[in-house]
Amino acid sequence: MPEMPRAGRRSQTEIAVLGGLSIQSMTGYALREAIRDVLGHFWSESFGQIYPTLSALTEQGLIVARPGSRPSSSVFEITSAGRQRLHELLREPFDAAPPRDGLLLRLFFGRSLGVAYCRDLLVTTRAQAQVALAEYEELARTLTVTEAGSPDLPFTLVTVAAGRHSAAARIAWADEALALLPDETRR
Amino acid sequence: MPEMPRAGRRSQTEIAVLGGLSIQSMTGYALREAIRDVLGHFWSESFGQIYPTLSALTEQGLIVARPGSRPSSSVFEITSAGRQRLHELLREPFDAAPPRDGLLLRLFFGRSLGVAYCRDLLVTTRAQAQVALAEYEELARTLTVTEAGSPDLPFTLVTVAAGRHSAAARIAWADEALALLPDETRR
DNA sequence: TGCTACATGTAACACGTTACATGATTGT
DNA sequence: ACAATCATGTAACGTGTTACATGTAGCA
Repeated sequence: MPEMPRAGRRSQTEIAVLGGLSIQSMTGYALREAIRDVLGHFWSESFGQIYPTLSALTEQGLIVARPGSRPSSSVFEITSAGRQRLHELLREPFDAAPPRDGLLLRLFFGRSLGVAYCRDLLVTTRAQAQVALAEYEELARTLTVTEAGSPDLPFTLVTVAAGRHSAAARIAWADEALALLPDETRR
Repeated sequence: MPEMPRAGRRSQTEIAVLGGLSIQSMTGYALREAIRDVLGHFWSESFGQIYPTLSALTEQGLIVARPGSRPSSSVFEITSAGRQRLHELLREPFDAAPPRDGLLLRLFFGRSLGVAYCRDLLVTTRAQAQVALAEYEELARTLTVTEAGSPDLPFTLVTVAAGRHSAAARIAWADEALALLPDETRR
Protein backbone atom coordinates (compact mmCIF):
# COMPACT_ATOMS: atom_id res chain seq x y z
CA MET A 1 0.00 0.00 0.00
CA PRO A 2 1.64 3.27 -1.12
CA GLU A 3 1.47 6.33 1.05
CA MET A 4 -0.39 9.19 -0.52
CA PRO A 5 1.94 12.06 -1.27
CA ARG A 6 1.96 14.83 1.32
CA ALA A 7 3.85 17.95 2.20
CA GLY A 8 5.82 19.07 -0.82
CA ARG A 9 7.04 22.61 -0.61
CA ARG A 10 8.76 22.86 -3.96
CA SER A 11 7.35 24.29 -7.12
CA GLN A 12 5.89 21.92 -9.65
CA THR A 13 6.90 24.11 -12.55
CA GLU A 14 9.99 21.99 -13.13
CA ILE A 15 7.80 18.94 -13.60
CA ALA A 16 5.67 20.66 -16.20
CA VAL A 17 8.73 21.94 -18.07
CA LEU A 18 10.76 18.72 -17.96
CA GLY A 19 7.64 16.71 -18.70
CA GLY A 20 6.76 18.82 -21.71
CA LEU A 21 10.28 18.54 -23.08
CA SER A 22 10.27 14.78 -22.40
CA ILE A 23 7.52 14.47 -24.98
CA GLN A 24 9.01 16.87 -27.49
CA SER A 25 11.91 19.34 -27.77
CA MET A 26 10.74 22.90 -28.30
CA THR A 27 11.28 26.58 -27.59
CA GLY A 28 10.12 28.25 -24.39
CA TYR A 29 7.41 29.96 -26.34
CA ALA A 30 6.14 26.73 -27.85
CA LEU A 31 6.30 25.08 -24.44
CA ARG A 32 4.00 27.67 -23.01
CA GLU A 33 1.55 27.20 -25.87
CA ALA A 34 1.66 23.42 -25.44
CA ILE A 35 0.98 23.72 -21.72
CA ARG A 36 -1.90 26.08 -22.36
CA ASP A 37 -3.43 23.99 -25.15
CA VAL A 38 -2.80 20.46 -23.92
CA LEU A 39 -2.65 20.70 -20.13
CA GLY A 40 -4.86 23.78 -19.99
CA HIS A 41 -7.76 22.17 -18.18
CA PHE A 42 -5.65 21.15 -15.19
CA TRP A 43 -2.41 23.13 -15.36
CA SER A 44 -1.01 26.53 -16.26
CA GLU A 45 2.35 28.27 -16.45
CA SER A 46 3.25 31.84 -17.34
CA PHE A 47 6.34 33.11 -19.18
CA GLY A 48 7.51 34.61 -15.92
CA GLN A 49 7.86 31.05 -14.59
CA ILE A 50 8.94 29.23 -17.71
CA TYR A 51 11.98 31.26 -18.77
CA PRO A 52 13.72 31.36 -15.39
CA THR A 53 13.01 27.63 -15.00
CA LEU A 54 14.54 26.89 -18.40
CA SER A 55 17.69 28.79 -17.35
CA ALA A 56 17.90 26.93 -14.06
CA LEU A 57 17.38 23.52 -15.65
CA THR A 58 20.04 24.30 -18.26
CA GLU A 59 22.54 25.22 -15.55
CA GLN A 60 21.85 21.91 -13.85
CA GLY A 61 22.44 20.05 -17.10
CA LEU A 62 18.92 18.62 -17.13
CA ILE A 63 18.16 20.22 -20.48
CA VAL A 64 20.30 21.67 -23.26
CA ALA A 65 19.62 24.60 -25.59
CA ARG A 66 20.12 23.87 -29.27
CA PRO A 67 20.04 26.60 -31.91
CA GLY A 68 16.52 27.00 -33.24
CA SER A 69 15.17 27.85 -36.67
CA ARG A 70 16.07 31.48 -36.06
CA PRO A 71 19.13 33.01 -34.45
CA SER A 72 17.01 34.52 -31.67
CA SER A 73 15.48 31.24 -30.60
CA SER A 74 16.60 28.09 -28.80
CA VAL A 75 15.06 24.66 -28.94
CA PHE A 76 15.36 22.97 -25.54
CA GLU A 77 16.01 19.28 -25.36
CA ILE A 78 15.85 17.07 -22.28
CA THR A 79 19.04 15.19 -21.34
CA SER A 80 19.17 11.70 -19.88
CA ALA A 81 19.94 13.29 -16.50
CA GLY A 82 16.82 15.33 -17.07
CA ARG A 83 14.70 12.24 -17.70
CA GLN A 84 15.99 10.70 -14.52
CA ARG A 85 15.27 13.87 -12.57
CA LEU A 86 11.75 14.01 -14.02
CA HIS A 87 11.13 10.49 -12.79
CA GLU A 88 12.29 11.50 -9.31
CA LEU A 89 10.21 14.68 -9.26
CA LEU A 90 7.10 12.81 -10.35
CA ARG A 91 7.46 10.48 -7.40
CA GLU A 92 8.00 13.21 -4.86
CA PRO A 93 5.10 13.76 -2.48
CA PHE A 94 2.90 16.73 -3.21
CA ASP A 95 0.20 18.74 -1.46
CA ALA A 96 -3.17 19.37 -2.83
CA ALA A 97 -3.31 23.15 -3.06
CA PRO A 98 -5.44 24.65 -0.29
CA PRO A 99 -8.96 24.84 -1.68
CA ARG A 100 -10.24 28.22 -2.87
CA ASP A 101 -13.45 28.08 -4.83
CA GLY A 102 -14.81 31.56 -5.37
CA LEU A 103 -18.16 30.30 -6.63
CA LEU A 104 -18.84 28.18 -3.55
CA LEU A 105 -17.68 31.01 -1.29
CA ARG A 106 -20.32 33.25 -2.85
CA LEU A 107 -23.06 30.66 -2.72
CA PHE A 108 -22.30 29.90 0.93
CA PHE A 109 -23.07 33.55 1.72
CA GLY A 110 -26.01 33.37 -0.63
CA ARG A 111 -28.35 34.92 1.91
CA SER A 112 -26.37 38.16 1.66
CA LEU A 113 -26.04 37.77 -2.08
CA GLY A 114 -29.68 37.08 -2.92
CA VAL A 115 -31.33 33.93 -4.22
CA ALA A 116 -31.90 35.34 -7.70
CA TYR A 117 -28.23 36.18 -8.13
CA CYS A 118 -27.22 32.73 -6.87
CA ARG A 119 -29.52 31.11 -9.41
CA ASP A 120 -27.96 33.23 -12.16
CA LEU A 121 -24.51 32.04 -11.12
CA LEU A 122 -25.67 28.43 -11.15
CA VAL A 123 -27.38 28.70 -14.54
CA THR A 124 -24.26 30.22 -16.07
CA THR A 125 -22.02 27.63 -14.45
CA ARG A 126 -24.23 24.85 -15.74
CA ALA A 127 -24.12 26.23 -19.28
CA GLN A 128 -20.33 26.45 -19.20
CA ALA A 129 -20.04 22.93 -17.85
CA GLN A 130 -22.29 21.69 -20.64
CA VAL A 131 -19.97 23.20 -23.24
CA ALA A 132 -16.90 21.79 -21.48
CA LEU A 133 -18.49 18.35 -21.30
CA ALA A 134 -19.09 18.29 -25.05
CA GLU A 135 -15.50 19.38 -25.65
CA TYR A 136 -14.04 16.63 -23.48
CA GLU A 137 -16.19 14.00 -25.18
CA GLU A 138 -15.13 15.23 -28.61
CA LEU A 139 -11.48 15.41 -27.54
CA ALA A 140 -11.49 11.83 -26.27
CA ARG A 141 -13.01 10.62 -29.55
CA THR A 142 -10.48 12.55 -31.65
CA LEU A 143 -7.44 11.50 -29.65
CA THR A 144 -8.44 7.84 -29.73
CA VAL A 145 -8.23 8.01 -33.50
CA THR A 146 -5.34 10.40 -34.16
CA GLU A 147 -3.06 9.11 -31.40
CA ALA A 148 -3.98 5.45 -31.74
CA GLY A 149 -1.06 3.31 -30.64
CA SER A 150 0.84 6.12 -28.90
CA PRO A 151 2.20 5.00 -25.53
CA ASP A 152 1.16 8.34 -24.05
CA LEU A 153 -2.47 8.00 -25.18
CA PRO A 154 -3.87 6.12 -22.17
CA PHE A 155 -2.45 8.72 -19.79
CA THR A 156 -3.85 11.58 -21.83
CA LEU A 157 -7.24 9.88 -21.89
CA VAL A 158 -7.11 9.61 -18.10
CA THR A 159 -6.76 13.38 -17.79
CA VAL A 160 -9.48 14.01 -20.34
CA ALA A 161 -11.76 11.63 -18.44
CA ALA A 162 -11.10 13.66 -15.30
CA GLY A 163 -12.34 16.77 -17.09
CA ARG A 164 -15.38 14.94 -18.40
CA HIS A 165 -16.41 13.53 -15.02
CA SER A 166 -15.82 16.89 -13.39
CA ALA A 167 -17.98 18.72 -15.94
CA ALA A 168 -20.75 16.14 -15.67
CA ALA A 169 -20.66 16.45 -11.89
CA ARG A 170 -20.92 20.23 -12.11
CA ILE A 171 -24.03 19.90 -14.26
CA ALA A 172 -25.69 17.46 -11.87
CA TRP A 173 -24.74 19.65 -8.92
CA ALA A 174 -26.09 22.82 -10.53
CA ASP A 175 -29.41 21.09 -11.16
CA GLU A 176 -29.63 19.93 -7.58
CA ALA A 177 -28.60 23.35 -6.29
CA LEU A 178 -31.24 25.10 -8.40
CA ALA A 179 -33.83 22.77 -6.89
CA LEU A 180 -32.57 23.70 -3.40
CA LEU A 181 -32.93 27.42 -4.12
CA PRO A 182 -36.45 27.93 -5.43
CA ASP A 183 -37.06 30.87 -7.74
CA GLU A 184 -38.90 33.46 -5.62
CA THR A 185 -40.11 35.66 -8.48
CA ARG A 186 -41.66 32.78 -10.39
CA ARG A 187 -43.62 31.99 -7.28
CA MET B 1 -28.92 36.68 -18.90
CA PRO B 2 -26.27 37.67 -16.35
CA GLU B 3 -22.66 37.95 -17.35
CA MET B 4 -20.42 35.42 -15.65
CA PRO B 5 -17.97 37.16 -13.32
CA ARG B 6 -14.52 37.69 -14.74
CA ALA B 7 -11.32 39.51 -13.92
CA GLY B 8 -11.32 40.39 -10.25
CA ARG B 9 -7.99 41.57 -8.98
CA ARG B 10 -8.72 41.94 -5.29
CA SER B 11 -8.27 39.33 -2.65
CA GLN B 12 -11.28 37.34 -1.59
CA THR B 13 -10.11 37.18 2.00
CA GLU B 14 -12.29 40.17 2.86
CA ILE B 15 -15.33 38.26 1.67
CA ALA B 16 -14.54 35.29 3.85
CA VAL B 17 -13.92 37.49 6.90
CA LEU B 18 -16.94 39.78 6.46
CA GLY B 19 -19.06 36.79 5.54
CA GLY B 20 -18.04 34.85 8.59
CA LEU B 21 -18.73 37.80 10.85
CA SER B 22 -22.07 38.39 9.11
CA ILE B 23 -23.20 35.03 10.45
CA GLN B 24 -21.72 35.45 13.91
CA SER B 25 -19.47 37.85 15.82
CA MET B 26 -16.27 36.22 16.99
CA THR B 27 -12.54 36.55 17.65
CA GLY B 28 -9.95 36.25 14.91
CA TYR B 29 -8.96 32.91 16.33
CA ALA B 30 -12.51 31.58 16.29
CA LEU B 31 -12.99 32.94 12.79
CA ARG B 32 -10.09 30.91 11.56
CA GLU B 33 -11.45 27.79 13.19
CA ALA B 34 -14.88 28.41 11.72
CA ILE B 35 -13.42 28.86 8.25
CA ARG B 36 -11.40 25.68 8.60
CA ASP B 37 -14.25 23.60 9.99
CA VAL B 38 -17.21 24.93 8.02
CA LEU B 39 -15.77 26.20 4.73
CA GLY B 40 -12.82 23.84 4.83
CA HIS B 41 -13.75 21.79 1.80
CA PHE B 42 -13.78 24.80 -0.51
CA TRP B 43 -11.95 27.61 1.28
CA SER B 44 -9.01 28.32 3.57
CA GLU B 45 -7.44 31.27 5.33
CA SER B 46 -4.32 31.48 7.49
CA PHE B 47 -3.70 33.72 10.49
CA GLY B 48 -1.24 35.66 8.37
CA GLN B 49 -4.17 36.75 6.22
CA ILE B 50 -6.90 37.04 8.82
CA TYR B 51 -5.31 39.38 11.36
CA PRO B 52 -4.13 42.04 8.90
CA THR B 53 -7.54 41.87 7.20
CA LEU B 54 -9.32 42.38 10.52
CA SER B 55 -7.17 45.48 11.14
CA ALA B 56 -7.88 46.86 7.69
CA LEU B 57 -11.62 46.25 7.94
CA THR B 58 -11.71 47.91 11.37
CA GLU B 59 -9.97 51.00 10.00
CA GLN B 60 -12.58 51.19 7.26
CA GLY B 61 -15.38 50.97 9.80
CA LEU B 62 -16.76 47.78 8.29
CA ILE B 63 -16.30 45.88 11.53
CA VAL B 64 -15.80 46.93 15.16
CA ALA B 65 -13.78 45.26 17.92
CA ARG B 66 -15.67 44.72 21.15
CA PRO B 67 -13.92 43.58 24.34
CA GLY B 68 -13.97 39.80 24.54
CA SER B 69 -14.30 37.41 27.44
CA ARG B 70 -10.67 38.06 28.28
CA PRO B 71 -8.67 41.29 28.26
CA SER B 72 -6.36 39.94 25.58
CA SER B 73 -9.11 39.15 23.11
CA SER B 74 -11.49 41.08 20.89
CA VAL B 75 -14.79 39.93 19.48
CA PHE B 76 -15.30 41.42 16.03
CA GLU B 77 -18.74 42.48 14.94
CA ILE B 78 -19.87 43.48 11.47
CA THR B 79 -21.34 46.98 11.07
CA SER B 80 -24.17 47.89 8.75
CA ALA B 81 -21.59 49.49 6.44
CA GLY B 82 -19.85 46.11 6.58
CA ARG B 83 -22.98 44.26 5.53
CA GLN B 84 -23.42 46.60 2.63
CA ARG B 85 -19.79 46.17 1.61
CA LEU B 86 -20.14 42.38 1.82
CA HIS B 87 -23.08 42.52 -0.56
CA GLU B 88 -21.01 44.59 -3.00
CA LEU B 89 -18.00 42.30 -2.74
CA LEU B 90 -20.11 39.21 -3.32
CA ARG B 91 -21.39 40.70 -6.57
CA GLU B 92 -17.99 41.68 -7.84
CA PRO B 93 -16.74 39.59 -10.72
CA PHE B 94 -14.14 36.98 -9.89
CA ASP B 95 -11.67 34.79 -11.73
CA ALA B 96 -11.51 31.09 -11.40
CA ALA B 97 -7.99 30.49 -10.10
CA PRO B 98 -5.67 29.13 -12.79
CA PRO B 99 -5.96 25.35 -12.59
CA ARG B 100 -3.14 23.43 -10.91
CA ASP B 101 -3.89 19.81 -10.22
CA GLY B 102 -0.77 17.99 -9.11
CA LEU B 103 -2.37 14.58 -9.45
CA LEU B 104 -3.40 15.08 -13.06
CA LEU B 105 -0.01 16.58 -13.86
CA ARG B 106 1.63 13.36 -12.64
CA LEU B 107 -0.80 11.08 -14.41
CA PHE B 108 -0.35 12.98 -17.68
CA PHE B 109 3.34 12.11 -17.55
CA GLY B 110 2.43 8.63 -16.42
CA ARG B 111 4.69 7.03 -18.99
CA SER B 112 7.70 8.48 -17.15
CA LEU B 113 6.15 7.70 -13.79
CA GLY B 114 5.22 4.09 -14.43
CA VAL B 115 1.82 2.45 -14.73
CA ALA B 116 2.04 0.71 -11.36
CA TYR B 117 2.70 3.97 -9.54
CA CYS B 118 -0.16 5.65 -11.40
CA ARG B 119 -2.51 2.88 -10.34
CA ASP B 120 -1.39 3.32 -6.74
CA LEU B 121 -2.17 7.01 -6.92
CA LEU B 122 -5.60 6.26 -8.36
CA VAL B 123 -6.43 3.60 -5.77
CA THR B 124 -5.48 5.94 -2.94
CA THR B 125 -7.41 8.81 -4.47
CA ARG B 126 -10.46 6.62 -4.85
CA ALA B 127 -10.29 5.52 -1.23
CA GLN B 128 -10.04 9.11 -0.02
CA ALA B 129 -12.94 10.15 -2.21
CA GLN B 130 -15.01 7.31 -0.80
CA VAL B 131 -14.42 8.56 2.73
CA ALA B 132 -15.18 12.14 1.72
CA LEU B 133 -18.39 11.04 0.00
CA ALA B 134 -19.65 9.36 3.16
CA GLU B 135 -18.80 12.46 5.18
CA TYR B 136 -20.71 14.78 2.86
CA GLU B 137 -23.74 12.50 2.91
CA GLU B 138 -23.67 12.34 6.69
CA LEU B 139 -23.16 16.11 6.96
CA ALA B 140 -26.15 16.85 4.73
CA ARG B 141 -28.34 14.55 6.81
CA THR B 142 -27.19 16.10 10.10
CA LEU B 143 -27.54 19.70 8.95
CA THR B 144 -31.03 19.11 7.60
CA VAL B 145 -32.10 18.13 11.09
CA THR B 146 -30.03 20.43 13.33
CA GLU B 147 -30.36 23.57 11.20
CA ALA B 148 -33.93 22.99 10.10
CA GLY B 149 -35.61 26.30 9.41
CA SER B 150 -32.39 28.34 9.31
CA PRO B 151 -32.37 30.77 6.39
CA ASP B 152 -28.72 29.88 5.73
CA LEU B 153 -29.41 26.14 5.47
CA PRO B 154 -30.24 25.90 1.76
CA PHE B 155 -27.01 27.69 0.87
CA THR B 156 -24.96 25.47 3.11
CA LEU B 157 -26.59 22.41 1.56
CA VAL B 158 -25.63 23.71 -1.88
CA THR B 159 -21.96 23.75 -0.91
CA VAL B 160 -22.19 20.32 0.71
CA ALA B 161 -23.84 19.00 -2.44
CA ALA B 162 -20.90 20.35 -4.43
CA GLY B 163 -18.54 18.33 -2.28
CA ARG B 164 -20.68 15.23 -2.63
CA HIS B 165 -20.93 15.42 -6.43
CA SER B 166 -17.24 16.13 -6.68
CA ALA B 167 -16.32 13.13 -4.53
CA ALA B 168 -18.69 10.84 -6.44
CA ALA B 169 -17.19 12.04 -9.72
CA ARG B 170 -13.66 11.32 -8.47
CA ILE B 171 -14.67 7.77 -7.63
CA ALA B 172 -16.24 7.17 -11.03
CA TRP B 173 -13.22 8.73 -12.72
CA ALA B 174 -10.73 6.64 -10.75
CA ASP B 175 -12.57 3.48 -11.77
CA GLU B 176 -12.51 4.48 -15.40
CA ALA B 177 -8.87 5.50 -15.20
CA LEU B 178 -7.88 2.17 -13.62
CA ALA B 179 -9.60 0.42 -16.52
CA LEU B 180 -7.62 2.56 -18.96
CA LEU B 181 -4.32 1.63 -17.29
CA PRO B 182 -4.24 -2.17 -17.11
CA ASP B 183 -2.18 -3.74 -14.36
CA GLU B 184 0.94 -5.10 -16.04
CA THR B 185 2.10 -7.34 -13.21
CA ARG B 186 -1.23 -9.08 -12.83
CA ARG B 187 -1.00 -10.00 -16.48
C1' DT C 1 4.61 49.12 -45.23
C1' DG C 2 2.65 47.46 -41.37
C1' DC C 3 0.45 43.74 -38.87
C1' DT C 4 0.68 39.47 -36.60
C1' DA C 5 2.93 35.78 -34.62
C1' DC C 6 7.23 34.19 -32.77
C1' DA C 7 10.60 34.67 -29.13
C1' DT C 8 13.05 36.02 -24.82
C1' DG C 9 13.54 38.13 -20.62
C1' DT C 10 12.82 40.94 -16.23
C1' DA C 11 10.94 43.93 -12.58
C1' DA C 12 7.15 45.04 -9.77
C1' DC C 13 3.60 43.42 -7.48
C1' DA C 14 0.03 40.47 -5.12
C1' DC C 15 -0.98 36.80 -2.48
C1' DG C 16 -0.61 33.43 0.83
C1' DT C 17 1.90 30.23 4.01
C1' DT C 18 5.12 29.17 7.64
C1' DA C 19 7.58 30.04 11.38
C1' DC C 20 8.40 32.65 15.06
C1' DA C 21 7.43 35.55 19.21
C1' DT C 22 4.49 36.45 22.98
C1' DG C 23 1.45 35.82 26.48
C1' DA C 24 -3.21 34.70 29.03
C1' DT C 25 -6.56 31.21 30.50
C1' DT C 26 -8.29 26.76 31.62
C1' DG C 27 -8.19 22.23 33.11
C1' DT C 28 -5.72 18.32 35.34
C1' DA D 1 2.89 22.76 38.17
C1' DC D 2 2.22 21.79 33.70
C1' DA D 3 0.09 21.20 29.41
C1' DA D 4 -3.19 22.40 26.11
C1' DT D 5 -5.85 25.72 24.14
C1' DC D 6 -6.99 30.37 23.27
C1' DA D 7 -5.37 34.57 21.28
C1' DT D 8 -2.74 38.09 18.64
C1' DG D 9 0.59 39.60 15.63
C1' DT D 10 4.67 39.96 12.32
C1' DA D 11 8.66 38.91 9.37
C1' DA D 12 10.60 36.08 5.96
C1' DC D 13 9.91 33.46 2.26
C1' DG D 14 8.12 31.21 -1.92
C1' DT D 15 5.53 31.34 -5.77
C1' DG D 16 3.14 33.08 -9.51
C1' DT D 17 1.01 36.84 -12.44
C1' DT D 18 1.12 41.11 -15.04
C1' DA D 19 3.13 44.45 -17.38
C1' DC D 20 6.79 46.09 -19.66
C1' DA D 21 10.86 46.09 -22.78
C1' DT D 22 12.92 44.33 -26.87
C1' DG D 23 13.46 42.43 -31.11
C1' DT D 24 12.86 39.09 -35.39
C1' DA D 25 10.33 36.65 -39.10
C1' DG D 26 6.71 36.01 -42.24
C1' DC D 27 3.10 37.67 -44.83
C1' DA D 28 -0.40 40.55 -47.08
